[in-house]
Amino acid sequence: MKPVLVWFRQDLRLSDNPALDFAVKSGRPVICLFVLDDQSPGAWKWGGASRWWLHHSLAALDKALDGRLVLRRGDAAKIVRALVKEGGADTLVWNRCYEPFAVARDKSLKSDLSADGVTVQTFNAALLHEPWELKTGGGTPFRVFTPFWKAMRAMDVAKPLAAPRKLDLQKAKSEALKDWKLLPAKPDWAKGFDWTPGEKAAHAALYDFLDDVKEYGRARDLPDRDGTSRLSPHLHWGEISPRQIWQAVTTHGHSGGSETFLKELGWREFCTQLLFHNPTLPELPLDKRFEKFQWRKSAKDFEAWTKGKTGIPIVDAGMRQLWQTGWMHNRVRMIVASLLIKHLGIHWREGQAWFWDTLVDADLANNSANWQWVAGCGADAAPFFRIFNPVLQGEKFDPRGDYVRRFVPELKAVPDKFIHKPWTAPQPPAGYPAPIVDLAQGRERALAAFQALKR
DNA sequence: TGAAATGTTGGGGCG
DNA sequence: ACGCCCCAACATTTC
Repeated sequence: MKPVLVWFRQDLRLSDNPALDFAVKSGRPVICLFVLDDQSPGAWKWGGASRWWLHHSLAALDKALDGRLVLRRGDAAKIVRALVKEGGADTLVWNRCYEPFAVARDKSLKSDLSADGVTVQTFNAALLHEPWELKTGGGTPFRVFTPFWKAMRAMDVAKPLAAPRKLDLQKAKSEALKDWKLLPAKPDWAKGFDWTPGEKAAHAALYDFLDDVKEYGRARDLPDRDGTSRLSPHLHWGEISPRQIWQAVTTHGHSGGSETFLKELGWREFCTQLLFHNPTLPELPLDKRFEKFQWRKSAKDFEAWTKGKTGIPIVDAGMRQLWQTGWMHNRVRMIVASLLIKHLGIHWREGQAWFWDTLVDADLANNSANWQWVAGCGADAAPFFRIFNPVLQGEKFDPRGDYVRRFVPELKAVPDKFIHKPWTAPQPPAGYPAPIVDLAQGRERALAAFQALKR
């Protein structure tokens, strides 16, 4: 019996995995493959934090597959074709990716292999609805979230598939995961990461979150609280599917919190379809006027931002949380992004690149769509003049300064009253920098630059 | 999923 | 009792 080759990509799970399910139900032996591809043209090479996650997630998947996951490195299309031959497979299946370079790669691989007489089948494992499914009345893709969400909310969501009960796995030569050197060595900047990658941990995170989902509407905005789901990296690597999350949340009982959370899954789908329909989203502003925007170049300011040494407490806390844990609370992501783009006038792509490298949940669609959203040049974006004041944001969402003190120990002794603006304290804390930008001046400079653009 | 500037209103202190 | 001013509190406009 000829085996079926399952090419794993961003679907590192056994349950609700339609490609794997199809292969198993064929009743034939299955070869499971993952390819580390750092060379396909146009591909965004995984960042450091993503690699850390990928290492552990592959280890978990391999364990679930009784150590029979086949690992190969190189040009993905070439390797897949080679393994089809080598394993004697006449059928190849995978779950679809939606990044433009992946779509192009997969499309040509499918047509090549089909021409060779190999059956190729692809499935949807990553989304509630395909990016081409939801259209406006005019038949075009949505560019505004609210009507998109209304249309999406009205759709039925498919029920998730169970994990295969029995796997008949065929072996093939595999590289050793440790040889891929996906983990940082010296220095080991990931030692503070508090994450457990893998399918099991993803479901544990979901069930933890279900206890709190009622409070999500309020709690998700408070960075010191554990009010968010923390599912994003699991979702990115497909250790859990949005269908599974959707079903769990909708059957868990209705509340305002669950509706707000489902809407976040909606934003994820919105971003994915934006990138799918706008392949240049990671590089070019959707709003063409911004192509002429005069961005400031300042390696010094950018470095202060990345290191969490801007002298603005909520920003520094966020940037240090990112560096230490590979993740940043979403409210704080908006604040740090706003400071970089607006007050410092630095190009959103620089911030995007930093997030791409340091976030464990780095996702091309979400990352680029949301940076453009903050910059005001994206689809349905925040207007450029909507500028966050990090002092007010801090006072509003971290009123006691607990979040700030957790990540910026220099500020431990600063009284609550000054915790978000220590430069105004009678005794400014030693060892903590003065703000690298005057917030009022930064705001004015940003507004002036925006005015110049409109002219 | 803003913030600041500007405008309006109404209660209270006070001559 | 009345007008005047001050200034919160809230609303609206502007960036």
